[in-house]
Order: sequence, then C-alpha cells, then structure tokens
Amino acid sequence: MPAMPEDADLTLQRTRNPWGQGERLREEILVSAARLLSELDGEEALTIRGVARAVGIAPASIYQHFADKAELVRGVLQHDYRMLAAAMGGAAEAVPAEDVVGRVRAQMGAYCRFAVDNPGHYRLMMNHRRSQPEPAEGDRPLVLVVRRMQEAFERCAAAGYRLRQPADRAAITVFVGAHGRVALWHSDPDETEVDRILGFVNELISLVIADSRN
Amino acid sequence: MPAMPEDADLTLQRTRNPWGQGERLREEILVSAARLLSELDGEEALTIRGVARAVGIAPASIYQHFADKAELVRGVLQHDYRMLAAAMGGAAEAVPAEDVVGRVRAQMGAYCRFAVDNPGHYRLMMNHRRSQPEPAEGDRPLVLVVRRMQEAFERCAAAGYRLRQPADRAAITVFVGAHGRVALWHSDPDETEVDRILGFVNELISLVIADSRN
DNA sequence: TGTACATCAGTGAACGCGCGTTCACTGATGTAC
DNA sequence: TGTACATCAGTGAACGCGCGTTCACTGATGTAC
Repeated sequence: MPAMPEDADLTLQRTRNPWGQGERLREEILVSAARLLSELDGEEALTIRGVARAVGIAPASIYQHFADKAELVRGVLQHDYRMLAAAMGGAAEAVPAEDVVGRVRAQMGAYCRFAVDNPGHYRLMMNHRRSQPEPAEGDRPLVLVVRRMQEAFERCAAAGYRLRQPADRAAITVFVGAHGRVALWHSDPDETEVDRILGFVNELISLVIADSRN
Repeated sequence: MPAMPEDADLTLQRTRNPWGQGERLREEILVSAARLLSELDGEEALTIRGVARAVGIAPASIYQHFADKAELVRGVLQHDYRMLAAAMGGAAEAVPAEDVVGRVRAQMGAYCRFAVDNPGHYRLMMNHRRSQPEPAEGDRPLVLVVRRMQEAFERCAAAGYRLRQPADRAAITVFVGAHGRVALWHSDPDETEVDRILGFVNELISLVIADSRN
C-alpha cells in the first residue's frame, strides 16, 4: 500500500477549488462559520482566525471573499434569517389551514426550537449591534417575524376567536414573551428543557386568545 | 503662583491611601468598574486594564484586592443585585399598601427603569455565564425578583382581584415579558423610549390581572 | 531619642496569547499568437 | 504544437493592538528595643 495519501492528514489537507470556481470557498467559509457558531456561542466566538482554522485555510484567504469581519458576520446573519423564516413557514404549513390557532402555536414552537437548537446563532441575531444604515423597512427580520405572527392572529380573529388584545399587540406580546423566555434559557441552559419553554409560550398564547371559540 | 500642583494633571495623579486603609482602593475599583459599565455596555467592556485606567492605577494593583477578573466581575454583580432589589423595594413602598395592583406596577416599573438606565449592568446580570458552583438556592437574584413578584400577585388575589393565571405563573409571565421587552430595547436602543417599555409591561400586567375587581 | 526592621500601598516591565488586517508572494490553469 | 503571458485560488509572515497575569521592586509609615 504505497500510495494512500488521503488519510494521511485528513483535516489538514485541502485541495484548492478548480479554476473559475473560487466562489465555492465563500460557501465553505459561511458553512464553517455557521457550524462554529452552533458549537460555541455568542458573537465573540466568531473570529476570522477561528473560521479559517475550521475551514482549513489561511486567515488571509477569507479576505478574498469578505471585505472584513463585519461582512462575514452579515453573511452568516443573512443565512440565519432565511433559516428561521423557513422553519416557521414550514411549521405553519404542516398544520391544516383551518386550524388557525394551531398555526399560531406551530410557528412559535418553531421559533423556540430554532432558538434552542442554535443558541449561538440566536444570540448573534438578537444581540447584533446594527451600526449599518438602517436596512430598508421590512428587511428587519424581527419585524418580519412579528408581522407574520400578527397575520396569524388576525386569521384567528377572522375565524371567530376572541382575542384579549388587538392582533398586532397580541403578536408583540407573544413574540416578546418567547424571546424573554428563550433568552433566560440561554443564560442558564441546563436548568430546563425545551418542553418548559414551549409550555410557557403556549400558556402565553392561551392568555392572549380567550380560551374558547365564540 | 508657584505651588498649585492639584490642577496640574487632575486625572493622572492619585495620592495613595494612608497606612491601614488599603481597603479603600477596593471600593474605588468597584465604583470605577460600575461607572465604566454604565458608559459602555456588555461584559466585554469590563477589563482589568480598563478599570485600572479609570481608577488611575496600575493594572497590577487590582490584584491586591481581587484574585482575578472573575472575582472583580462578581464584586460588581453583587453590588448590582443589591441596587436592583433596593430600587424595586423602594418603588413598592412609595405606593400605599392597599393599592396592591399599583405595587405590582411600581415594582415592574422600577425593574424596567433599572434595565434602561444601566444597560451594561443589566446585560452583565442577565448574560453572565455562571460557571461557579450553583449559588445557594435563593441566592440566585433573578429567582428573588420572581418570588417578589409572585408575592405581589398573591396579595392582589387576596385583595379580591381575579388572576387569569396562578400567582406564580403570573409572576413568571410578567417577569419574562419584561425581560424580553428590555432585551429587545437593548439590541436597538434608539428605536423606542422608556414609556413604550412601561406601556408594554403594564399591558401585560393588565392581561394577567383580569381587568376589574370582583 | 535613635535606629533597625516589618509592614503596608502600590508600581514598572515584562510574559504569552489571540485577534483583525495587510502585502508581496506562489504555483497551477487558462488564453493569445 | 509551442511559448509567453494573464488570470486565478490561495498563502506565509509580519504588523500593531489590547488583553490577563506575574514578579521583583519602591518608598512611605509604622513598631520594637
């Protein structure tokens, strides 16, 4: 067995991308950054050098695809926002459209699960200081989440459920409550499990939607 | 005017404490650390070297009073917890004891104001990763806050108010909601003012305490 | 009253570390003629 | 078909910075005799 180089240093080696496909490294960087953020937590765990180490490249190589660290973080965030939106959307569609309350619960459940499964990403998304020039209106992803919940609550009202708050306020109540609960879990993760979080949020939803149908 | 040394370099000079009063520097360090945390924000703003700079001493001098950075942070935290408890207690006592709902609102108002006035401290308190051996039961300061609110809600119930949740759950709902609201404000401070936060929390309290007395 | 010594408050200089970023480079692959 | 050159993917080494921490020290004030 003279020539079996591929298991020699499995992690160290990295064959460079073929001509004209340099863009692929950009994806690799984002993927590794995301994985790193999942394993550790907090924005401070996301460093240029750490990502380079994870990908198996030189730190300098990152600068061919991202102007600076802020741009790398922005890239990760953009990916995360899409993931969260997809998770909530998918959860809603898994519930029959007539079950309007079920769709509210499903979406908030997906939200909490995302936060619990990806603490580093969630903290980055929520704590990220935006110094950028205010992104265009509905580009603010949390605004989108709240609007999504508002629509879900409006559908509840239209279906005859009595809300104890107007749909827009109800959406904020539930979203803010969920965020608060999840943030507390993040600061002391071992104390409780996901079910307790889901329980809290479902209680909150029940508080906002007067218990029985009209 | 030959001898006016005191305005020469007002910030640089610092006369050492007299014999036997070395403990006073400990207080100075804590005070400066707290001020630093008020001006900047987040635990990462609190550095040994930064505090030393603020006090006007050498970094090494801090180690005569604190074993390491963690102990300094612990000192600041302890002070903060006392401040928060005092603020909530004071706010409660400023309201007549018969006004049980008013006391609920006053205490949560004080909580929110503390969080808004001291973002750095609040973030430190909430996000501080405890690696220490689990402090003794009720030493966990947030547990104390929740318990305080639970008692306030129990007094509401005893006074004849109908609660939509048991007092312990109501306390958690309101506390978690307030934390969520405040945390969101921290991540985007200029968007809103204190009144909006207080408004949200009062709405939440009204949601939990069924609107009119029995 | 004088003097040797202990105790005190606080320091200067250095250590090793990891970070973000820059810059001139290397070597492989394509293209023009 | 061969060769000079351009373009590409990616690198090695260094920069300056701020951090937490250590260690031998300095100089003033107290105490024992």
